[in-house]
Amino acid sequence: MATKAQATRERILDAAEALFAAEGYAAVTVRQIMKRARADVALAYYHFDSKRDLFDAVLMRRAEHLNAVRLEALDDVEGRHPDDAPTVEEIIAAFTNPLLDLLAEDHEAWHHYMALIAQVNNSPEWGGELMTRYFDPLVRRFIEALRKALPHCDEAEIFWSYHFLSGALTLTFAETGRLDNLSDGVCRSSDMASIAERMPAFLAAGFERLCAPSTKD
Amino acid sequence: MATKAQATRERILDAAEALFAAEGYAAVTVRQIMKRARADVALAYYHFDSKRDLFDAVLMRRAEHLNAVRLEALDDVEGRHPDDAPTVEEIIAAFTNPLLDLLAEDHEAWHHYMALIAQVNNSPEWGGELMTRYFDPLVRRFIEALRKALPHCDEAEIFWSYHFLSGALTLTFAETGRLDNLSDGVCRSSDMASIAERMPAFLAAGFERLCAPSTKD
DNA sequence: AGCCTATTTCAACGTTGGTTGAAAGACAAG
DNA sequence: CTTGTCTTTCAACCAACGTTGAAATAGGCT
Repeated sequence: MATKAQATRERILDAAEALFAAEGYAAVTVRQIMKRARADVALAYYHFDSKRDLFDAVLMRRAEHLNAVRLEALDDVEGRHPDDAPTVEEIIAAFTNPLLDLLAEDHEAWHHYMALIAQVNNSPEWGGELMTRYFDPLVRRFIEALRKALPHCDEAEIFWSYHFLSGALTLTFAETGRLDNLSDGVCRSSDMASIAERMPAFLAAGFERLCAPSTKD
Repeated sequence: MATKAQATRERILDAAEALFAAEGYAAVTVRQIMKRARADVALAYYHFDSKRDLFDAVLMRRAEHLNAVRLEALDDVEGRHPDDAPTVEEIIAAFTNPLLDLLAEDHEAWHHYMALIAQVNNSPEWGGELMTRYFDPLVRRFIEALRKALPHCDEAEIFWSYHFLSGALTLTFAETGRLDNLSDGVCRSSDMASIAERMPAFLAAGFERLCAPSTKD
């Protein structure tokens, strides 16, 4: 019965996730985390080896699940196209929809997680290494699907396009409040339906223009 | 001749900018900054009132210049279209080209600055407030230009599209190394010519698709 | 020269950071 | 009940944090 201790472990992860997402790794104190988790400070070092390891565990926990559901969505959309390739927009939707579903199920948890991912992705210190470690296999699979949907496209165009996608996606799901301020309430960062309607279309148009330029056949 | 002290002040700002950009506000120590600036710790509190004020000064210093050159570029492109409106791609290029020019002039400085901006923009704690404080007037002007170029477009589509642009742009100029890792060297984050060729086109396509959907007139 | 202000140095303050060792409690197995 | 293992608490260490006051220096002005 590892249940009781397992629950503590999860409470620590939840608290750490929320605080890291809100203020960033360095700004958050182990003592803050354990206060929020309603547990003794030393327990952090019993369940995890260090603050840094706790951070990695927070990242890992949901990355596995997210990668799994995204992979499933991608397989799904490819399964629906046995002969031809799916459209770019369908592929991108297979990347974003699983996330939108998770946010609909448990907004609090996944919102914190995505806010954290946005900070990691945009950090020079961590962006290169951590994002690669946790998301590379799925992203490569995703890029391969895009390559099939855009057979005349250079490698470089796909990678650059994916990079633009990655920036747009991470900022959007971070829900920083910037959009809300800028639009004076016309748009709300937390409005997932608006994202679902717009983001895949916006990004697909970018891919298609970059990969079918007038200077190429 | 305030030159000598002014030079110290600038060295502090440079050091702070580089370190904040690399590791984030909270991870950086005033002592680290002053060591890099080759000055005594206490000088930080003579030239600035607190660590937080120093951070604000770092952000402010280049924001003013960047806003100025971007405004000039926007005026320029609008001046070249006395009757019709500029294209969306031209407007976006007026937003990105000044930055590319500054990076070409002094890559080190502006690279650090943009890496810092990327972190701020993606932080829930700061993203809403600080980005608004430093960049709102210009961004609103820029959005107004886009509105003219897309007269049939809803407000919401423009704000969402700008938000996607903002995410793509900040991640791209942050040069985190993610793209380099992912593409196995096919693309380099530091390749500004590649950005100039691709980013405005990619983003303009997104705006145009979102703002001219088949479901509207 | 001496004076005045702007700048820089030095040494320290109190607090809080991550982390740890040893002891206490919980609880199943024998 | 006793033993042993997993979990939790308690108290503390020491290094490093942001910040400050007072003393030293520098450099133009009279």
